[in-house]
Amino acid sequence: MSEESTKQKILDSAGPIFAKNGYQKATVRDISEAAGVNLASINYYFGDKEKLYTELLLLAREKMGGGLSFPNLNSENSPTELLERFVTVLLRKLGIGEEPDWQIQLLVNEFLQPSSSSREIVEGYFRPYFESLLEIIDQLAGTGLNREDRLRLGFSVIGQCLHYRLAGPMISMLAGEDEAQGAFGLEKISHHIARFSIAAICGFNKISEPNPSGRV
Amino acid sequence: MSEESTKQKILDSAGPIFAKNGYQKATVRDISEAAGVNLASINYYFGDKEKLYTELLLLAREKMGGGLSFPNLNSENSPTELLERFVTVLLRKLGIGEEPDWQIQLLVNEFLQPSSSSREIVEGYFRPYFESLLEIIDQLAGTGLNREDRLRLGFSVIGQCLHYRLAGPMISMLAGEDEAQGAFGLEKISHHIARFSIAAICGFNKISEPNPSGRV
DNA sequence: TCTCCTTTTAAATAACTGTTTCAACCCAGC
DNA sequence: GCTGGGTTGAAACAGTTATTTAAAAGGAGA
Repeated sequence: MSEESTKQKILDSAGPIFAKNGYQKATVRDISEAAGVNLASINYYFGDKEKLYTELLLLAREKMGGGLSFPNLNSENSPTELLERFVTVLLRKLGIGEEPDWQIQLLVNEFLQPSSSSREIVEGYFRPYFESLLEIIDQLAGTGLNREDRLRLGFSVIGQCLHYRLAGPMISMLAGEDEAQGAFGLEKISHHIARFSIAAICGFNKISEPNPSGRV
Repeated sequence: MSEESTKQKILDSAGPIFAKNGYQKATVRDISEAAGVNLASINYYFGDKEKLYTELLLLAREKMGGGLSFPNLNSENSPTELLERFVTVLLRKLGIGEEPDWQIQLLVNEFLQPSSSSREIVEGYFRPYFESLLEIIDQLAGTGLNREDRLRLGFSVIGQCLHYRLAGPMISMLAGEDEAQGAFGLEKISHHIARFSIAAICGFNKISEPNPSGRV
C-alpha cells in the first residue's frame, strides 16, 4: 500500500504542476516537495521526468474521454438544441467558467506546442467529437454544403469555443476584469456561441459573397 | 559599425530562437552561438537575457503595427466590405497562409502565457483594432445591441481568426494535410469567416433563443 | 531472530543555466 | 608610437537542473 500511496502522491502533485508551469518550468524538486516524498522516488517509480509526464498525459486523456457525453445524434432533439448542447459540453470540457482541471490544461498545451503524441490525441480523442459536430452542421445547413465549407463551418464553431480557453487573459484585459466575470460565464458564452453559430450556419447559403450593399 | 553589427546579429538570431522555443527553453548560449558572437556580448549590450527579450517584444510590436492598415471606418465602404477587409488584414497580420514571422509568434506567445508586458501590448496595440471591429459590428447589427453581446460578437470574430493561427497543427490533422493546403489558404479562410460572421451578426437579433423547432 | 526483498532516505554527481570577470584586442586622437 | 575608450574573448562563477548512488529502513516469511 505504501508503494501505491507514494506513486499516487507523485501523480496527484505532478499533474497540476506540469499543467501550470509547462514541462520545462516544472521541476522534479517542486513535484517531490509538493507530494511530500523523497526526490529520488520520482525516478524510482517512473524512470525519469519525461516518463512521468507521458503517464500523466495518458491519464489526462482517459479522464477527458469520460464524464460528459456529447448529444446523441439519433435522438429526437432538434439540430439547434443539439448544437447548443454540443457547445455547452465542449466549453465545460475545456473548463470554462471554473478552475480548469490540470488534465485539460495538459492536453491544450499539447495542441499549442505539438509533440509526438499530439496526433494520437487528435485522432483518438478529438476526431469523434469533431465528426459529430459536422453532422449537426449538416442538419442545420441543409443540402448543398460542399466538403470544404463543411470543415470550415466546424472550425468556426470550435474556434469560438477554444478562444475562451486560450485567450482568457486577453479577454479579461479587453473586457475589463469586472465585466469579464459577468459577461463570460459558462452559460452566457455557450448560449452566445450557439446563437451566433446557428444564425451563421442557417444564413450561410444565403450569402454567397459578402453583400456590398450593406445589410443583408 | 562593429558595435551595430554585433548587436544586430544578436537581435536577428535571438528573435527566431525565442519565438520557436519560448523564453525558458531559449538559452543565451544558443543565441550567441547562432549569432556568431561571444557569450558575454549579450549581457554587454542588453544587460541580461530578459532585457534582450523585452527589446525583441518591442521590435515585434512595431513590426506588427506597421504595414497593413485596417479599414477606415469613415470611408464610404459598406459594413460587410469593412468586415471582410478587417478579417483579411487580421489574418494576414497573423501570418496565415505563409511561414509565420518570429515577431508574430512572440506576440502570440505573450497572449497565451501572459507576462508583465502583455497588458501593455494589449492596450497599446490590440485594443484599437478591437474597437474598430466593434464599430463595424455596430453598423452590421443595427440598433439594440447590448454591451455584453457586443463584446461577445467581437470575440466570436477574433476567435475564428486566432484559431487558424493557434490550432494550425490540429486543423491539418483533422482536415488532412492535402485538404488543409487547398481549403485553408488565406483568401478562402478570410472569405469564409467574413461570410459566416456577417450571416451571424445580421441574423443575431432574430434568434433570441435557439429555436427548438429546428430550422430557423 | 534472521534473511531477503522492496522501499525510502540523504548525499553526491554531472550537466546546464545566466552572469561576471579580466585580460586581450582594436582603433581613433594625440 | 602611444594612450584610453569601447569592444571582444576565454574562462570561471554561482546557482539550479535531472539523475544516480549507496546506505538505511521497513516488513513479510521462516
